[in-house]
Amino acid sequence: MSSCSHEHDNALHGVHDHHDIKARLAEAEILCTAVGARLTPLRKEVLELILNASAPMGAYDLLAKIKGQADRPAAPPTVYRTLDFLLEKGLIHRLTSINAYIPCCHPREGHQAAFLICTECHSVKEASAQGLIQQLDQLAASDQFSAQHSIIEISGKCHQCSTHQ
Amino acid sequence: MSSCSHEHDNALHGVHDHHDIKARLAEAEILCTAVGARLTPLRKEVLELILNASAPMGAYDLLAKIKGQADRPAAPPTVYRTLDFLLEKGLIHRLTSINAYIPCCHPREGHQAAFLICTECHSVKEASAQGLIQQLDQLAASDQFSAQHSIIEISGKCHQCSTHQ
DNA sequence: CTAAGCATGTTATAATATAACAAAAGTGGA
DNA sequence: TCCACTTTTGTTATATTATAACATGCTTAG
Repeated sequence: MSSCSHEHDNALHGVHDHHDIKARLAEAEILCTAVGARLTPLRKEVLELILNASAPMGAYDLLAKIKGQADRPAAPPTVYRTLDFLLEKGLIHRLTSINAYIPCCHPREGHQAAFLICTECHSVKEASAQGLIQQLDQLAASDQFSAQHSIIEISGKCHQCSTHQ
Repeated sequence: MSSCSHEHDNALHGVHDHHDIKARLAEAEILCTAVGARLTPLRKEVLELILNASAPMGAYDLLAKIKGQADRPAAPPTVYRTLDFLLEKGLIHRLTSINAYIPCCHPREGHQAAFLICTECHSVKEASAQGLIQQLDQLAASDQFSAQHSIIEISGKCHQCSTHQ
């Protein structure tokens, strides 16, 4: 069901590979059905916008797109509620450091990942980062802290942007 | 100069230990002088508010306090500029996930850390987390990514709050 | 003393997010 | 089918977080 089949502990994935968006949408449908959730037209539309983007999208970017393309009324709550749903189902991630949203490379509920965010070209790579998650768990455990959600975001310049000056 | 002297790779520190705030302020003075920066009355006042707090403070919390206690005019830029200064000098940290600010346990420019944030009592612990930082560097390096700033924040329940239900 | 740079004051507004309630659409049982 | 119930979406208003732009005042080196 995953959009790639090779080994990928700590493997990095560009989140905006556009090679098979239909498949990713179909995958989302199946995942929703499996957990008894409804991927309504609105939700699908927003997910599609996020998948088709080439950079993280802000809530108000999405709002503008929805208003522009659909004959649907839309206000901030429209977007935020939909994002909440997609986040909850693990279909997208929120980049806290830039208040923006990206597709998840390996959708499943509760999935956590680390992100490399290029401040220049705004490309984002997602790392499963098992080792990191493990260290985090260990850190939390050392304080008997019961972790609910972790954020790992690295900002900097991607290879392209740092070499092409 | 540090507020504690023992070994602490990965050691956890409650960021709001109030045991010696005067010393921490003095330390800040020295650090600023060392880098040719001025810890002006306003900056000192804000740092002191953050040190004296018992939980992360938002920009507007600080604004209210400043207005309430000082005979100083204050508007949002007053606070945000001051926070920028303190962040830059490594005297405080920003918790991106909750838009709030806490003192740094081991002030020095460029310092990065991981945080355990209790969603119940709002206590925060800071971990130097050398192992984590190393793994992050490694992750970035594996993609020839040139990292500038990293965020590691874990939300959950601290030991107290999870046992006292 | 004064020019330059740094720090702060001030007004306005941008950007992000949520509260609260109303309407409509889907769902399951009588 | 029809009704009660739940979920989803619409709508209006407002809260929260952050910055732009320019004016004024303070500090310090020469």
